Amino acid sequence: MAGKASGARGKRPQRPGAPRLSAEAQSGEPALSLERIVAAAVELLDAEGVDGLTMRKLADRVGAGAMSLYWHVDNKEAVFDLALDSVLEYREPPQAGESQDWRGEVLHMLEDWRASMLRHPWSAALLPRRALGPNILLRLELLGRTLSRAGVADADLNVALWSLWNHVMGATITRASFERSDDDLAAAQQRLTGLSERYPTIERSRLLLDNDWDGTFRDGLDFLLDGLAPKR
Amino acid sequence: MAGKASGARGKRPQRPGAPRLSAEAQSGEPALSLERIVAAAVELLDAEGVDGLTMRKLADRVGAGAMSLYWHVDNKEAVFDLALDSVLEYREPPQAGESQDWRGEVLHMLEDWRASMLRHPWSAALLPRRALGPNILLRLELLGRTLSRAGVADADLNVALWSLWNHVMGATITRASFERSDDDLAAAQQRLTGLSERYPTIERSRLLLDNDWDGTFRDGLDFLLDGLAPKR
DNA sequence: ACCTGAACACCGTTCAAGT
DNA sequence: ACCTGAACACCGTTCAAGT
Repeated sequence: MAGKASGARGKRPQRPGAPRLSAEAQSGEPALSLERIVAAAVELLDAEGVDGLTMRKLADRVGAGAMSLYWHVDNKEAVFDLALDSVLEYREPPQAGESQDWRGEVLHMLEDWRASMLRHPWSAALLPRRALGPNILLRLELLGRTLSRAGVADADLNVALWSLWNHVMGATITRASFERSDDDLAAAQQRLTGLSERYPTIERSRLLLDNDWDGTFRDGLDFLLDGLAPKR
Repeated sequence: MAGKASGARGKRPQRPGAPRLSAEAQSGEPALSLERIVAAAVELLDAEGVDGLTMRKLADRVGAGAMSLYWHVDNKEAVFDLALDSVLEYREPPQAGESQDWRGEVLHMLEDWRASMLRHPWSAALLPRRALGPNILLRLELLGRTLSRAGVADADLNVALWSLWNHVMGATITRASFERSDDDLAAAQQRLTGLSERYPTIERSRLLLDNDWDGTFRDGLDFLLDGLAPKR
């Protein structure tokens, strides 16, 4: 029911000897391509959410016949995989790895990560169902390198990476689920407020009612980094 | 597209004056009820996963005509909400709140939480799309009380609760997505291993390859609690 | 090599109707 | 009050066929 890494270009065969003039070279319109499909899928997901992505609507948006997608893509699952990973692409800043402010670097990486996902709220809902794509793995790799340079022992790297990843995931998912629409947010707050007699501590903590998500995310991260920092 | 708190008993009207003999009182078979529907939904989700839950299959399993569910339940979203919250029920241990081992209490609560979700792997995939049900809120409330008794200031309670919640969510989701089936797990590990040249740090950390999920979860929690513990 | 429409086996949900 | 089947407007995907 899940798992395959790429899932893309299922039957894409080896290129022919000479790539001779394609439709793309003749008209301005680029031919149907995996890239265009993925880009359109992201647009569609941004506009209509996870349930709004339909193979037929996607084909429509890309100006192709309903079933043309299946030559480029195995199935709908693959579309989700590709859209998710494409949204998590990471461009490493040029001076990375040179400063000795490892904590600042980690903070930057994780905030960029979180921002990428919040820009596409459907990504949080999708992630738990999909495999780790190459862009996610790259982010983890770079994060691990920074921690390693900061002096985290190899034996602690697993826990460290995993805890930070969990923090980003959890924070993004929680926020995304409170942000689907203003109506929902208002309703949720209303609900939480109304429940104060039954949940006095939650009420007192103003859990999720203060809207300073960024601050809370960063504060939690600070706690984690305090614990993770190599003891000297 | 989401958000309503209960979503249940949409049109359940006020009870009639006298509950007179129902089918349930006459035969041994209990009549169709919200409870039976939710229980069957959990069974179905356990057996076939999120995509396996179909209103028709659910009705079948409960021995009812295909469309009878809609009298008890608003729609399929409500079924998901109810199934998710029912799986997260928490029975507080009797001596709770009396020991002064707050750290042990927090650990117990969070491990129980995580275990409940891992027992029903679909719950992790579902959670980011659903609202906070009463059982989740209760768990957060009890967690908050314990932290409060331990000396965490009200001003820090929000970050503390949220960070711990994020840790449980993230850890559960990551693990569930690696556990869907043994095939997938093997495939994922195969993939990670094969990628060692491109991701040397990940390889070195043996990220997600060591199968000591419980230990890693607990270690990460320890880091967090170290940071969260009231400074004295 | 690439794209297509018709067709199949499903969905969730509405509605008028039964008891 | 509670349950039902027929019907509607969709789905994802296969397949034989086009160029």
